[in-house]
Amino acid sequence: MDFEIRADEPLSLSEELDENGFPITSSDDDEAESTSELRSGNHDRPYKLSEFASDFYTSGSDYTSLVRNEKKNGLLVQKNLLQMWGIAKSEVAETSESRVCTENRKRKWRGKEQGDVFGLNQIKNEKGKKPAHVQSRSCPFYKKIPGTPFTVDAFRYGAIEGCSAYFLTHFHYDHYGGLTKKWCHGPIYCSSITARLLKICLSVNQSYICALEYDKEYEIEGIKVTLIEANHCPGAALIHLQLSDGRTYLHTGDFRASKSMHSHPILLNYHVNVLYLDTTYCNPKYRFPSKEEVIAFVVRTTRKYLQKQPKTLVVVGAYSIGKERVYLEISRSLQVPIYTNASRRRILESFGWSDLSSRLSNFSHSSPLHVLPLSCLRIENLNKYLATLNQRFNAVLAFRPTGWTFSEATGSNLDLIKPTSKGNITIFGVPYSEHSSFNELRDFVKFLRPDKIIPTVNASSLESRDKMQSLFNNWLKS
DNA sequence: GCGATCAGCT
DNA sequence: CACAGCTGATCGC
Repeated sequence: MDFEIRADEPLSLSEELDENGFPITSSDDDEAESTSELRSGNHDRPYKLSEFASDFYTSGSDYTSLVRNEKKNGLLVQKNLLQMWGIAKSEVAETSESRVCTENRKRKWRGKEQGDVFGLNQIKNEKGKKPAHVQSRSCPFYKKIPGTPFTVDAFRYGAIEGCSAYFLTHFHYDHYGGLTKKWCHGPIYCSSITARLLKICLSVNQSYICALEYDKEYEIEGIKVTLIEANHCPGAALIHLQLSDGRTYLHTGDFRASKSMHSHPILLNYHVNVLYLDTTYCNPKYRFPSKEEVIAFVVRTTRKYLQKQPKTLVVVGAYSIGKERVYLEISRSLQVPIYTNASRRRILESFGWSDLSSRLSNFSHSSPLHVLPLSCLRIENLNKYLATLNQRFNAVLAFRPTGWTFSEATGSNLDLIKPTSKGNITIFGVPYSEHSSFNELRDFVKFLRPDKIIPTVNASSLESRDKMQSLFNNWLKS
């Protein structure tokens, strides 16, 4: 594979930046448009069922999660969750719950058609126009690194002019979106965990994947590159770049700033000219506790419930990757294995963390600690789930860990959190965040003292950009 | 028929 | 709301 950049191609991707870190030549309108397009969500799926099935054969761990699909010549496909729990049959999911869900969807869809006979045509027309529109969709400026042939987390724009190295900060959908097994636009640089996930989950051609170790300096296209652990999800990295002309950039990807970063040799020893910053919670109202405090609360609460009701099933919700420490700490302190389905188990095992791997169990009845997709943590779902476990448990205690789960009222006193509960099902939303809180963000910026900051989140509206910029100016004033 | 992408939703 | 997706429908090959 030849990734050489042709000599006549421009090396610089972006225009010069103004004092606020925005390109001088791009008008706010244009930029807002392209950014809102980006954020309006065009999503691909991380897994394709048929692919999963074929992968599954080679992974060889849990065939009970596969089901024959007669419509596909008896090919094995991954069961859906209700099927896995034995609630739904393989052909048509006809439980009351699943029927209700499908019917709701159908009704909404029908409602649209009935309400507006021309609605469908309009949709079609819009869709018909879409290709041209889609083609015009271009990579937002903040994903391009000026003075380099690099882009960051920009895979949904096809080949990007002038880009000969595509960086991926971490394996979350909104960052790798657009990456498929057909990727052929250039080398992808990422951490080794992210690299493994690209291979096993997306079947990206290995010849395009370039794994980099943390804290090791590489020279890529004449630029010195170092990845730093981002304290986000497994494999997440900050990208530190030193151009040959002396300019230094730091792209945080998604990260949770911490005091320990303040003593990282690279962050300590280089002045950063431009900081591309994860500004997810860049608002003083976001003041959630540390991960450790939240984990302590989760463990404490689990102990309390188990004491009251020893046959309690503890459930932790999680997306594809992230939040591992929540269930890892429950597992450690209660001395119980972690059950999760084969798909997630394969992903968790790919991290190569022996402590986590050794705690994973493939038998749901043997462990009182289960990890389920966040979307499953609803009262009715958990009730049905409980019923599939044959009286092994008689209550469910579930945790949804997300940064959005916080309220001004509870503040830092986690014990004030009120769960939603019905019957023997209890669900706690806990403010376990893998993004920086407002204060952590402020402290990080005050420590780093960059010349310019480019927000990479909440940057689509002029108001929020202005708001953030004035915060930055304040932080850097003294 | 299949994978990629879309709108709508949480 | 956003997070980081999930689902069914539709499009392109």
